[in-house]
Amino acid sequence: MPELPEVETVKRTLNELIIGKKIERVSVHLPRIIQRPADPEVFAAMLEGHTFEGVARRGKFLRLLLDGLVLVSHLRMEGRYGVFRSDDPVEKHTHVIFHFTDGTELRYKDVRQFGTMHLFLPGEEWVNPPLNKLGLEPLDEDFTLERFRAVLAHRKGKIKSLLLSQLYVVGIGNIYADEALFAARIHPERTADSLTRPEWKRLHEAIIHVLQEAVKQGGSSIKSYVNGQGEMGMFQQQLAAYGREDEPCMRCGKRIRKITVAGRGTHYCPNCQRRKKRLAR
DNA sequence: AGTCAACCTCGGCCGC
DNA sequence: TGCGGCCGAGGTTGAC
Repeated sequence: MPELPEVETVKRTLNELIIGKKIERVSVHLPRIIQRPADPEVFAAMLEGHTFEGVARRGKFLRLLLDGLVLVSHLRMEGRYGVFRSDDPVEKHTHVIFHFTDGTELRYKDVRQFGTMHLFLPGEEWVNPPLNKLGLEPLDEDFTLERFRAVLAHRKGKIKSLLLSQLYVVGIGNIYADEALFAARIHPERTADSLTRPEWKRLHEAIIHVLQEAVKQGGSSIKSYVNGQGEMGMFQQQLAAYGREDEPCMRCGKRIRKITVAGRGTHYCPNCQRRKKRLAR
């Protein structure tokens, strides 16, 4: 589910909701979610008595900052956080609950059980999985065209696959990969090493623009995305390619096609995003 | 280095 | 109309 804009939205919302809250107890109902430390009971015990001081983001990962601890959390497809009163009924698929001393609690819910949590001492998180091999942050100042080209331009893989990998640029998932490639008018199966300089420039600009706009709208809600306060993002109304199979291209009117690339549903306009440059004649 | 299955559950859709 | 079954879903990892 969540890509960079959705995680950024969750980050901002949680920052409003949990700063200053002190953990009295943690209950883990699905041990699989807890990846580090190995024992979920140790995880719970370590967090007891600690206070949330902020929420940050690296790619699609949340970094929940506490006094003396960092909780790295990935929502994968359908993970969600919400703050509730402790007497609110617990919704199905709630796997981890952080009980606060003020009678409220932070709950992690995840229907598909794919999400993960890693607990670290501050600083440790950067030299260990899952944060130790991540690529450029596309909304940071240092995401320049030159750096973008430097990490990707020599690669032989399909551009869409490479955008989905978090090794080069982080935060782009299936929705925004399709949107950025559509905006840049690049076919998703083009190999990175075949892109021209103007195409790299268009793609670089498209990634930044698409992600920034989505952040402004609070993210997209294709299916189950809800931010920490239970609000739906609005960006899905502006998607130009993703989920628009058989609908007319907003640029040229031709039918948007859906194919499979890198094992993911991929939407593109066969007219605007050509596999090869049209031969001039 | 690149591709693909696997991890889960649920909702939508097809066919009877 | 109702129901069983199959397919696919926004991400990442580990195995070929």
